[in-house]
Amino acid sequence: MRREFIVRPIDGNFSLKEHIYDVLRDGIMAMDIYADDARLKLDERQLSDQLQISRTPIREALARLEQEGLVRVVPRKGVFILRKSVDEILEMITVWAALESMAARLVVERADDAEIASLRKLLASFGQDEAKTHLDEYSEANIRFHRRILELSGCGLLLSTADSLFLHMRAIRARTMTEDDRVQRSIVDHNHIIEAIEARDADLAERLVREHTVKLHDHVKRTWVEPDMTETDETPKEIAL
Amino acid sequence: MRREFIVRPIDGNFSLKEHIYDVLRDGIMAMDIYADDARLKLDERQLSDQLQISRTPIREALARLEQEGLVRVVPRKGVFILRKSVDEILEMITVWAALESMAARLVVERADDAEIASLRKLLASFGQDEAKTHLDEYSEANIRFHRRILELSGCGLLLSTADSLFLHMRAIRARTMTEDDRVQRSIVDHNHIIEAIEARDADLAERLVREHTVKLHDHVKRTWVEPDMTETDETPKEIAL
DNA sequence: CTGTGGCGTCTGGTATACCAAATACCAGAA
DNA sequence: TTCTGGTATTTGGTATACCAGACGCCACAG
Repeated sequence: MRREFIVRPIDGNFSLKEHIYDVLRDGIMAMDIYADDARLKLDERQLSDQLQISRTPIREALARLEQEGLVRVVPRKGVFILRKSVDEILEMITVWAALESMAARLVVERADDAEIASLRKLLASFGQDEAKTHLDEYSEANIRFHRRILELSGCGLLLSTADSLFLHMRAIRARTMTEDDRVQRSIVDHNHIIEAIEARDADLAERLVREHTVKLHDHVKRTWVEPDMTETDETPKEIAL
Repeated sequence: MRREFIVRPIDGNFSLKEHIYDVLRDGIMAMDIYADDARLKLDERQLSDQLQISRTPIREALARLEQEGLVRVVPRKGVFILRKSVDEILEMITVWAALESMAARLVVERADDAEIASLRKLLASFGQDEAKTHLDEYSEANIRFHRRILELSGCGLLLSTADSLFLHMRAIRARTMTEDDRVQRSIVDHNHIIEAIEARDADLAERLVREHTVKLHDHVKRTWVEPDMTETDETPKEIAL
């Protein structure tokens, strides 16, 4: 037993606005905002009633969500959950491609062999057979793979910038048609990317990552279906809290 | 005279928080936050007195500034203007390189000849002779050139993401030693970039942009001088309002 | 001289009240 | 019925009051 009396400092960041922000963000991400009958309007007072706190921290959380592009607050109209247009999504993918291709280059330059090996292990954990059957699980593994590249780049800003994009990307999966062999081809791409990194070929790794993301870009562009806009925002489907 | 009575809709976005945000941001950007005697602490109540408005819109503006990384608000301590560390600046340059090199590629693919010509004109407006004498003016022209590439990419998100980086980049100029021939070499680089774009060589344009930005990265890394941290934040140098 | 504890003050966090614009609704006139 | 105008309601924006933690100061005990 140690002689000193040691306590770890408590986390003083338990502010309401922080908590509310998480709650609202998770709530928005959990609902299918592209569903035709989705309720896209939020109400500050209603939320303050449900959460039993005042409007102030809610407004701060909403302001933050607005800056991240998840909601739009219109004076004297209301707060609305934003649907991304195809064009916006395509732009996000473009920026993502820029970030991750640069990350791949940095990985080649800075990551050690053990880290690169971890990348391969991440991919190997999901074989081709399972991939076809569990699309959702593959999607998560897919994101983890790409995120890992950004992590290994050693550039935190590269990662955090991309993270703010990933936030918006999860919701689009339901809106893009799935093509039979896309998962297969995706896994092949990933293998090629790892091989280029293992070979320490920065130019090739960068190119492969970029081209891989461009494929997603074109795929979304090709198969995106616009949500039905006939219904507005008055249907009683609540955001899950 | 037209028969109808027509008025243009007034801009209803004149909210205080928006205005305060601009004021505070400009104020922060205008001061040399790396000066040894810079006052880095802000006070909500003091600001509300000076600006003759309540704390609420000020808090919203500060919250937004915090998310953009310009200030840090510490509960029960105060609001502090953030100094960027070298590492953070280097990461910003890295992300910038990623964004602009992708932009250069898109310019080659999507911009028409007239737009590319406008890019060259932008550069030509600043000859080499003047460049050496007016460093500040060149820096602005320099930023305009790079920003124009992002504009011509046609990807708004690429531009806006980079803009949030440029915000932080202006302040570092005073902290990096100037080297005699850096401006000269920079202009040469820019010429090469334009030539590659004019030749519609996407790979080359991307590489040149990236390498150009990497030069800045290395230059900052080499010549950055840490500010004197002996003084804290109690010296009476006010943020300009 | 030392350090301990009380206490006033400063500061951001939260709650609450009020405002003005947008909107919905309804009654009365044509 | 249809149009008009007033009015109640909704909603985000702003102002203000109060809270509790952090901090500095100082008297007082050891």
